[in-house]
Amino acid sequence: MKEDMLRLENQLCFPLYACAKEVVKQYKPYLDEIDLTYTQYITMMVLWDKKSLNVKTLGKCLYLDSGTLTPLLKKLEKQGYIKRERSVEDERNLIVTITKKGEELKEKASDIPNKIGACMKLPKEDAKVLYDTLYRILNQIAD
Amino acid sequence: MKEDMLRLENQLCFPLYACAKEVVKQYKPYLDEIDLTYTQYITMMVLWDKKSLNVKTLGKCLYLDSGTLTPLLKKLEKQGYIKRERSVEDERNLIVTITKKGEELKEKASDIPNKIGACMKLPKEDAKVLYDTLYRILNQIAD
DNA sequence: CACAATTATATTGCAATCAATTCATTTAAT
DNA sequence: ATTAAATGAATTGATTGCAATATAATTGTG
Repeated sequence: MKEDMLRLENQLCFPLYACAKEVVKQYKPYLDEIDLTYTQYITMMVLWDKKSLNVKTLGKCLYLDSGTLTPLLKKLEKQGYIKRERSVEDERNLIVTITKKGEELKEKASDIPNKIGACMKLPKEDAKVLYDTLYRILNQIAD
Repeated sequence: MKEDMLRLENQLCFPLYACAKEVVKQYKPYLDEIDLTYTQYITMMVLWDKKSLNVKTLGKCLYLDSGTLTPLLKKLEKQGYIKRERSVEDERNLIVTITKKGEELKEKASDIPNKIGACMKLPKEDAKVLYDTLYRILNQIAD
């Protein structure tokens, strides 16, 4: 019965792939209000927390590479939410730093997690199990 | 402590998003061998099962719309794995049908699920819980 | 010091994705 | 029967994402 393995319903990856897309899609109306895309939003989330870090480190946090981050960061810079400047100690490093305007954006975003939580309606227990399992897989794959 | 909600570590969506990407990435070397992308692969999976269906139905199976599917299906057609033809009864419907070559491709793909399973190393119990939770979320969101 | 290897970012090209719009066909309403 | 509404695909434009390559700066070795 090897054929059964190639049915969509028997894949673990597919619901993972589809669910991630659909959940990200739920953010859109809320993110539209503050003119951010999902990727820009999670980037800002790291910066609200860390204030300043280089592209390499940011990429590790977000599982994204410079090919994705470079244009995205340039856009955030143009919007005035971040500064991009080469490190003085090591000019290979580009340091990304949040601006005052970037900090202020956090206020406007503060309700988003609740709004998303409301539409996911997953019991706290189950959410925790899901969270742990996802990170377990993520760490296992770890490059 | 509303600020804590906006930390990456407190998000459920982020590990979902990152994990999906990383797992899909695991498929690449195997899919490269048969010259398919992940999206083309799951499309073929539906067709290996259903043989023939219209774009609308296919899109519902895969959580994808015609904007993504149209160019993808044209590529699969060019590769000779599928046929695309308008329905005679209702010409609005484009019927996608698997070809002999498409059926044969299944043989070459038959080992992929095992290979991915091997590198995910998730206990069967946990995999089932994850699977169920993801579909629960997916159905809840359901358009 | 010179040169090779490494590291960090940027660039390019291609596939995927979605939103919004357009186009053609079918169905429904009067 | 004509027109309006709906349905299904295709198209367009913007963003994301990755792989591969390029460029520049730094480090290590002799």
